[in-house]
Amino acid sequence: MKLSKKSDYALRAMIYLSLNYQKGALQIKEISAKERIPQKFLENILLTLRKAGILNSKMGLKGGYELARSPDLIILGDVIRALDGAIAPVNCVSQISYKPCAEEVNCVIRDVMMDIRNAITDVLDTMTFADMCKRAKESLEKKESNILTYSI
Amino acid sequence: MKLSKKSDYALRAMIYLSLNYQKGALQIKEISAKERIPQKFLENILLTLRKAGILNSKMGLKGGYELARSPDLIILGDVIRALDGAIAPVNCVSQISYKPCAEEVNCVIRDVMMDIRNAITDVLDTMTFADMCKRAKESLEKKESNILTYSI
DNA sequence: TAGAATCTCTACTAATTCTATATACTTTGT
DNA sequence: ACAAAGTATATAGAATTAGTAGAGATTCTA
Repeated sequence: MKLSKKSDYALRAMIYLSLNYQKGALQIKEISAKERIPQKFLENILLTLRKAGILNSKMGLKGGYELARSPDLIILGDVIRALDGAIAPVNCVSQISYKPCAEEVNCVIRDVMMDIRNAITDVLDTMTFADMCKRAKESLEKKESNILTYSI
Repeated sequence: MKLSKKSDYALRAMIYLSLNYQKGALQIKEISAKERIPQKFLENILLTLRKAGILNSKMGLKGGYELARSPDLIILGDVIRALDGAIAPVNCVSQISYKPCAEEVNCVIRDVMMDIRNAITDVLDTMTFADMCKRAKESLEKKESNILTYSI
């Protein structure tokens, strides 16, 4: 039930891009440095996100990546599906890579896995990157006020 | 976010053992044949479940495995944790294999992953094998009544 | 218009994890 | 005694994941 490194990096990069949405295209180099993601690996990840229609890119000098639409219109589920494929714990309950299971008709495990899939997508498909930005800023403020408190 | 084959087999074996709880110890051979699980693989799985205190075993001739306690006292989460370890999508939100993440203090991904972990464990840690048996029987009845309907 | 900076594409390698099997050992019933 | 069961550990093979390499295409700017 693990989140892949790829998706983890992708989420971080997406949050970074969302926080800087107004600044236009950012370069891979910058994102990779700030988020400490191996650059070559990140290149592949961002390319995948572009092909999925989540990012736009500009080639050449002064090129870079930016969100294809505003952060409140991109959900976490889109990103994870683009990179890792199905979110469902088993294919027999997957929307995007459905394959019937051996037991087919009366498989009780299927029911439970369906519940789990729905619980996960409830989170990932309602949470937008705008929400993530909001949380990030709140958490940063909280941190700063703590520092202030401690330094008194 | 995938359920491993190991856990899948384990759940099936556990359901089989739960459905036959009153019959005493069952042999690996029987479970493996009925659930179509490679026997040697199943041996390892059941051994792990025994070490986790979920199953009891009897060695020697007429030996076998049985539930260590009644099916309504065993939750799915126990079984999956015994075989696959942490259920959490990332270690920084795991109960059993917690490791702080790099970003530590204000990591927003952590919050989301915590939500997901909780959503998953809500399902896995409330569902018992008694529940699974009930569902299995219901689904079987439904199937039989369908067969009846179709044969009319 | 040359050239540097940037994204694109494909292939490849290395590391890890998952799935399954092998083999020798221990215990128990008859 | 011996056959039938579980125990224990190691290992092999396959699949997936993580990361790297390198040549190519595009664009800005001097």
